[in-house]
Amino acid sequence: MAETLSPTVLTLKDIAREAGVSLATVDRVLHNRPGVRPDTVRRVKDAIARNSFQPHVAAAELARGRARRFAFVMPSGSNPFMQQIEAYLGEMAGWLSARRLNVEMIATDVFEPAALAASLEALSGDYDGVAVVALDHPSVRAAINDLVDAGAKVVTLVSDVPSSRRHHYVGIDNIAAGRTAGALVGRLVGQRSGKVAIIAGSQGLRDHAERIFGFNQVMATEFPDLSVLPVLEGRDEDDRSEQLLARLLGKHGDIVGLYNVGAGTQGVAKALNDKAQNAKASGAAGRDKQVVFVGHDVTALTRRLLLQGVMDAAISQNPGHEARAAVRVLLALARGEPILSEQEKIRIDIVMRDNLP
Amino acid sequence: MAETLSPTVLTLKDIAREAGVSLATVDRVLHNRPGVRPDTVRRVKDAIARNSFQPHVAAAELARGRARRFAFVMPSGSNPFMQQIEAYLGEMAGWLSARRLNVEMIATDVFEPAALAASLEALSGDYDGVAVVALDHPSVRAAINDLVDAGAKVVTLVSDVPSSRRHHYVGIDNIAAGRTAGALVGRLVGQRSGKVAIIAGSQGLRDHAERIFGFNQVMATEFPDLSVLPVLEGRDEDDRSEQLLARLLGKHGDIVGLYNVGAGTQGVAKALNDKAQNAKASGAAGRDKQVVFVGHDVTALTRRLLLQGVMDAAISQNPGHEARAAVRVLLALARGEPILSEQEKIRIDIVMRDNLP
DNA sequence: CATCAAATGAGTTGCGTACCTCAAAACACC
DNA sequence: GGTGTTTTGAGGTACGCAACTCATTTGATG
Repeated sequence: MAETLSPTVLTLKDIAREAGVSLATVDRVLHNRPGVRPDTVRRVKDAIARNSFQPHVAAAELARGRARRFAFVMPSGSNPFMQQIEAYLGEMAGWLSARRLNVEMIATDVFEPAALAASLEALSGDYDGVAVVALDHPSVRAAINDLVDAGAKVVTLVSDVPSSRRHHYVGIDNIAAGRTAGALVGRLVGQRSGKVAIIAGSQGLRDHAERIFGFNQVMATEFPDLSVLPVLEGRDEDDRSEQLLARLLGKHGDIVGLYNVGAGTQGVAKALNDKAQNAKASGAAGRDKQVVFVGHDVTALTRRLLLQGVMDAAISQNPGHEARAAVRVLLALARGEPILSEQEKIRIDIVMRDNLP
Repeated sequence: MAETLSPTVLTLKDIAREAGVSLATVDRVLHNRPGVRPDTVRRVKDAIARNSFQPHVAAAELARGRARRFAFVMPSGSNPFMQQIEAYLGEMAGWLSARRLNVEMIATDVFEPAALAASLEALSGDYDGVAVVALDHPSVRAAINDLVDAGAKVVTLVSDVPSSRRHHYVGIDNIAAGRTAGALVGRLVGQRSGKVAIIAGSQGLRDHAERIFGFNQVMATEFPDLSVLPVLEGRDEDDRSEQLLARLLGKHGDIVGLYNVGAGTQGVAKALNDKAQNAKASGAAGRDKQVVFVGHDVTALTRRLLLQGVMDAAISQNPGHEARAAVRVLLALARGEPILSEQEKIRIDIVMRDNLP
């Protein structure tokens, strides 16, 4: 009826006795320090495995003495998503200090490869771990690899650099996110046929490009009645996005769906609202006439738009989860603990009005 | 440019010096032990606050010596959702033992108030924390309160007993979950009008009742073209669910939506498939003729149904997250640490084919 | 002022590990 | 067998706190 999930754990001393060696030797094996004969190493490792020994996290942490330093390298500027990550890290202040973890935020222009690489290089040697919202560029890749070589644990956040030797990526699969957006637009449009617009920050950004790719994939294979218009590039700016979209809506009267890949949501919403006003003025109305609008991220603005019914769904990667996962992964890496991959995996959340967090 | 989120933290000794008292007195204040004048208490607390002192978790954990014991009281039987929770706890085994946490699973008939209450009473005094999938019943409530009085930290899991003095609830808002299901069915049905069926385990279960309530709320206010049929009670059994649903589908030819509130998914899917076969045989076909099917939880079965297109969306509460959150909350409560409420909040996930985890 | 209880100081021990030193032992090589 | 090198043992200290004991001081009360 009762089943225990955690076997009793021995201490270092017990292992030393088991293996017939001294504490010092076990310690050497445990930390891969030199000066132990291969044969002895095996004996010790056997004893460790046999007893499924695990160092007591608390004792280890206490014994090492010094605090750990982590750096979060994030975009400068007023990106609300990044601000949320910062805010959640702030909320963790107590948790962090109780574990003697120092987390520092470093703002830099992540869209400028040279600047980002320089920021990263400057960290070398001073930090136990670095989380970075990275641009995928050769010099950035090199900077990441240098950090790794210097002994730091490196985690990419939100946007990955798969070709680097970073230890972990904390973020979503953007192709799947785009597919999800596509499926939502397609299904919510229903039986209507017509055109679908896409507005992104820039197709040069890896995450945006991947989302568009996934979106088009689903559109092409599953919703043949919908035709996708060429992508508008709004540079994540409100004004520009509004103008581009307004013009497009004017040109094509039969737009039934809209996918906003990045930011600039304020402008997108404005253009959509203006169109709705015109439609109402000219007599057409009702749910059937509305444009299905799917975007990304839950912010104060998108929350309002969802509640008003202007926006139909937001694809979201929980920024709080990302912040905490990045810290936990860095900590686990630094401690040499395994990562709870299931826990640290970032999910693609579909947020509609009724499951707003 | 760089901003530190974690101020340097002092030790107990520093606080004692600051407050002009001895270590022993700080210790007394810190642990609410008697024998300190109110005035002195304030002086010490001021010093603690002034320096934002926090005991080093590792040191505290190490000093207390003994391991902590947690119990998970879960339904007996083969509920896949509960099995997943168990599996995720198993995955955490290393994490748990590195922290000297003992987690025991205790199976009991949670639908039998007396049995559940007895199981809970039996734990009194032996455990530092208890997580329980609870039935809301007076005797269960009393048992929970007794546990709390005995000094254990109690967390309700999945299903809450709000009237008890449990310390925390780890689970979703089931009314909001029902609303979300309603919005999905309504939106995915599109312009069609017709009837919507609901099949639940039992309306006596608190979570099921709440979901149905939320679902009907949305249906009534937002989708007047859809009429909701009386709730079928399938007792979460496959056969019974299939029979009930098959009969209903036969009786009403214009069913366009279906909400499965609990389990019994296998049977529900079978009944739906049979209907689809018949429809195809009689010439009608295409997406328009399909019944929109929304259910709960991502299991091996629902995953398959989503991929096949039989099921359109699953409302899910991440069982892995629930398991880990329950452990973390119990641990934080036992340590007297604050709970990261944002982290431990369970979200209502909408899972469709393209964002399957 | 004496008496007693309450408040406080001072100190000890132990938790399990990391990290260090120094000496002893084992081994390899000529 | 002697030399030099590698491997191992033994032991110590420190980490920051919990939990405890016992002596001492303070304050109130009669």
